[in-house]
Amino acid sequence: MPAKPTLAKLDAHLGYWLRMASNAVSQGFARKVEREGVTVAEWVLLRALYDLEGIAPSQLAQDLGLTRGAVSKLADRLLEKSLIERRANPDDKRAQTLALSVAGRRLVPRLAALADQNDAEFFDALPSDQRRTLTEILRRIAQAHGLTSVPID
Amino acid sequence: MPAKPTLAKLDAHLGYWLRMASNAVSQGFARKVEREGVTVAEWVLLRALYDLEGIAPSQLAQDLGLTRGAVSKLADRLLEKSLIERRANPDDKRAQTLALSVAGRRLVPRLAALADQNDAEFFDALPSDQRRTLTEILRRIAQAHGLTSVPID
DNA sequence: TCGATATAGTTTCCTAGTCAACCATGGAGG
DNA sequence: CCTCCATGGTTGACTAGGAAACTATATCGA
Repeated sequence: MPAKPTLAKLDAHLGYWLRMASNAVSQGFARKVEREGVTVAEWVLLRALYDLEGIAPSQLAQDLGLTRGAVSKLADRLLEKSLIERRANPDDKRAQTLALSVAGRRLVPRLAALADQNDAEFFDALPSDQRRTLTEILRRIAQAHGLTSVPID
Repeated sequence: MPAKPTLAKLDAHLGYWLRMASNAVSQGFARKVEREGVTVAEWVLLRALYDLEGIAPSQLAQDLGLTRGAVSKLADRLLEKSLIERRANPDDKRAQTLALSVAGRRLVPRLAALADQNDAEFFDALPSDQRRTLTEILRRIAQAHGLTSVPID
């Protein structure tokens, strides 16, 4: 039997728990929004577009901390579902601009309600000061890691 | 122009920030461990096996909050890399048991060091009381959401 | 004993996301 | 002009994971 040094426990790593918790919350939300025929990632994009009328995909990627590739594929699917529109830019033939369709605009508030509900389920048990601390910490981490401009503020 | 009710801001949702932060941390860690030829998911499984000598995949799935399918695929890849071994159970021909290979056992401590380092990079800036709060909150969320037995404790 | 059911793992199909290669098109400088 | 490079978007290959169908083995009840 080879030597077996004792290591810092896996669950001592915050990153580990962050991953766990995030998965759990996202999954809970996923189950809720799927009733509206939409995924979590799609919701995030739709929600951003709700406030940012006619934004460029690359800008959206930057704001949401995704790659352009990810946004491109996501947009494809939302287009398929007729929830957004893709418009050409006459000044620059490379560029586009994304915007909600009428159906998309109608859907977002319903999804927002589900988001509220999900947040409540997971976090309402926490004392409000802990909740504030959590928000603060997560924001700082995200911000520190290149999420330059916060999407909606 | 259709009506446009004002919604709770997207970044008001804790789940949103949780997702962001988790992605950022995992990604940072991913870059580190890839130098050792391993992914984050693989690390998690290896680390669990380090303490749980010869465990069944389904048990592992339960402990880590994954599906059996996920573990199955992960195990395939780790087997390919000769970091774990799959042993048959003589009493029950359906069952198996997973364990680290010698190489795997040698690798884990190096990965653990990287995990420590990554955690430090992301969380050392926080005051220690906030760090404790964060841990506590995340654990509670994970626990509340079906992660029955904590893997290593 | 035999059929029904439960359990362990695997496989397939889907979303999600990265990275890197690959078009286009746009804008310089020569 | 034309070339060279930068920029916007897309695509393909890959990891990651869930859900559900499937296979093989176990076990239980009549």
